Amino acid sequence: QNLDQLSVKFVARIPVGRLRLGFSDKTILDALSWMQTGDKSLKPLLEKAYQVLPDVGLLAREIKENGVEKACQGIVPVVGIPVLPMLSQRIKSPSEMVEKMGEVDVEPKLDGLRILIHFVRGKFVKAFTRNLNETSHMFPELAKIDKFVNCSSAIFDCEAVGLDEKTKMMANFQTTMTRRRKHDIGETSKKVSIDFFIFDIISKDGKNLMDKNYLERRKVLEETVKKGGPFKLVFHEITKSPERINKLYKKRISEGYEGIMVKKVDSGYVPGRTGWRWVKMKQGEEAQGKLADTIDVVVMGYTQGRGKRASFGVGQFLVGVKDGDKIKTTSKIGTGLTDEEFREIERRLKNLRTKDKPKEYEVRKNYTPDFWVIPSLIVEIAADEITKSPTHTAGLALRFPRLINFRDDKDPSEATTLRELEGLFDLQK
DNA sequence: GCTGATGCGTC
DNA sequence: GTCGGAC
DNA sequence: GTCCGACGACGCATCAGC
Repeated sequence: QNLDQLSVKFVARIPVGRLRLGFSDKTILDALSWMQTGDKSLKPLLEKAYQVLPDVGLLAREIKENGVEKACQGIVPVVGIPVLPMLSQRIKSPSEMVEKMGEVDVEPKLDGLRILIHFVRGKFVKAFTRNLNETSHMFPELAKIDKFVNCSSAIFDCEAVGLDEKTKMMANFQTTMTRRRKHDIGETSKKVSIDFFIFDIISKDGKNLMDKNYLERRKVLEETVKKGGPFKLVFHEITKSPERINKLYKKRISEGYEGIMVKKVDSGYVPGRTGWRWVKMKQGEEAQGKLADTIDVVVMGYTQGRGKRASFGVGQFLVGVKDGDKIKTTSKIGTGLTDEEFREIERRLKNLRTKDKPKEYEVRKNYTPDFWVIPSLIVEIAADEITKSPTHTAGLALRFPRLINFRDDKDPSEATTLRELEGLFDLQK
């Protein structure tokens, strides 16, 4: 009752979990700099501290009390306290990579869980995800790390990937995810064991390695990790040739990897996503991804939209493939449209609305949209991969689906069929 | 004690 | 994870 | 170029309802 109108709006959003302020931690860092100097000049200093101590509340208090310089001085990674991971950006072509990064190291991109391992001999091993959540309980394998590393303490960066019991191959993402659990870890870890593919080291024996360049860190890694256990070094190749990068990319894709990671050789470990130090290549113009083709699907219904989508009247829409007389769901589409395209699709869909679910639709309950539409609009959809789906009635779903185009030239009888989708699924293996 | 719906966190 | 928009 | 918040599938955990 004591709050003004604007405050009421934001306070009410807190328990709902949709604060939607338009700024986040990074902007707070800007603000902390402004607070002291009236510009962004202290941002680099603040950012460096934040990467190792990613808590704007703690930082702000320190800064308010002691000023930026003093508060940020000497903040280095501490084993046991999670550090923000270094993330990758995206570049379309290998030639642009070399232009931006010079000499690079090329690694396969593994489809697993990003894990930072914090180890202190005789004391603890902990695992943190890229969002700084502790997930040590997921990995009983970590207990034996002391036998496989030459150090008294370290922070390793790696990708944790399951090993399929039957095929002895790297498990797909869905299978690896079965290890993300609290209960029955012992049982599950027998079925799906985990390998840790290490590609970086941030701290060793009390020494901060974040400012060392990538090749130096890689050298330390090679001296630190012993062969034979579940801890493996990701293989890599140094090059400055765009042709070589492209070749490696195609090779890794054909071997079943997600793509490649390309890393600037003379760069420190800089958490976050900026600066063109790490770049990923999943599927570009140069070569084909797992799902090379797009598919044409029938729009079956749509939802109202929240936040910035609320004014469009569409937030996401349900799409399906043809199976004989039936239309079965395979995905919801919520990205790939410009604001204008959202307005456009709303104009069209509202004319196709129907009160009841059309008879030919087979839709599981939890996919019921706010509004049903009669089968009429066809859209072209891209995705990274087709997965077996326990929830979509087509039995197959799209991983990272996005809209490519409206297909006004097509009508529902020309949509992709379930049979065709199953064909594409088989092609992936 | 079971089941479907919802929440949370990974990609 | 993907994507588009604001700056 | 960077930052932000719309939205995706899916596996496990938890909870409401029976």
